[in-house]
Amino acid sequence: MARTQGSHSDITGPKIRASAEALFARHGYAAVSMRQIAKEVGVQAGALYNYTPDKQSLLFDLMHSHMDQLLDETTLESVENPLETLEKFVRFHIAFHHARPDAVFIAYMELRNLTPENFAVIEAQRRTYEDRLEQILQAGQAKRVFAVQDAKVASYAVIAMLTGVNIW
Amino acid sequence: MARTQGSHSDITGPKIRASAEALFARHGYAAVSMRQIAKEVGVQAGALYNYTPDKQSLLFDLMHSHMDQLLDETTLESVENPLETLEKFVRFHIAFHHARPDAVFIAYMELRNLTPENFAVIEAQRRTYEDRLEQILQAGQAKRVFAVQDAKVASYAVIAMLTGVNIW
DNA sequence: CCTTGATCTGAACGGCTGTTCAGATAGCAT
DNA sequence: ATGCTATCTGAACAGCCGTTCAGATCAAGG
Repeated sequence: MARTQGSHSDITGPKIRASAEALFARHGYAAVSMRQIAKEVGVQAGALYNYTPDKQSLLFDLMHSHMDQLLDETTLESVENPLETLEKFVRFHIAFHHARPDAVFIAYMELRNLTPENFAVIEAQRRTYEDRLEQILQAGQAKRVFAVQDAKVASYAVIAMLTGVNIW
Repeated sequence: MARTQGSHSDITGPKIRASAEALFARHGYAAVSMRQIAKEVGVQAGALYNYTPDKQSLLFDLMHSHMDQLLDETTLESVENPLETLEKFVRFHIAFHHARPDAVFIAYMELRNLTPENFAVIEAQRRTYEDRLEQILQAGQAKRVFAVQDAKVASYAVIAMLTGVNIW
């Protein structure tokens, strides 16, 4: 029953990503089988390997493209008004994360299931993002707008709160 | 080679719990096999079933006893001095969680791997704990010691920060 | 010293795992 | 109308999974 209507790779590809994302988020990477993903897509397990070399790459691609998107939309111009920039950052963070709960969940729950090489890539992206927040806090500290002792610690606290928001 | 020295149940039992806790924390419940646990204990897989009816019970027992201990040590007398009580609570929380990182990690990462019945038990314990924090904040709100609008939201924020502390 | 019972081994069970691949299918280009 | 090729099926692979259990082992009690 191959090729029942139109070109399939444009449909099946995204379907696989969507199903994998939903299942990984709900049950965890290790607990989800390729056959479960295939079933939700409406395809046999072997067909998945036309779109991903293996299960690990499927996880990595999801996390990698998520982080890419996050970093793309956090273009940081110079911090002239720290308070305003911080508010913009916080609002963006909440909106962005609120819009894709599954991807967010995976991005910080499945780090341990990445191979060391893949982990290093994602971890670097995560650090880049957190550094942007720290830069804002440092700027506010320098301009004496924020009463912050240690910008790094404060950025951790803000990140923790922001992360917590999405758990509610 | 059974019973090579002394009574074993006193030794093997805790060993299994310790190994399972370490492995679950590091690799996740679903990714750890009974054979891996047995190997770390120094025993064959079948022997584990002298101590736990199944893998799920092993996870549940770890989480349940952890929460029991947490609640035991959070005996809440009346809140006469909210600020002092809050500081005590925060200090206790950090110390308690800092002392058992693996158990903490499991307690909030492996909730989805519990059966519905087991989940309900743990979830109730978690709510009990968070309610104690909310009570402190409400008391401080009533006595006008804390400038808090919504005690429930504030308790979430505090919990999120406290949880975040342990990730650093 | 002999029996009892707790403890563990080692093999086996059916079932599920990720992955591969030859062959069937069907839309598209000629 | 015919061939090409992207796409998918269905079966198979070796290996691991959680769990069970008969039989071996050995400390302790009588």
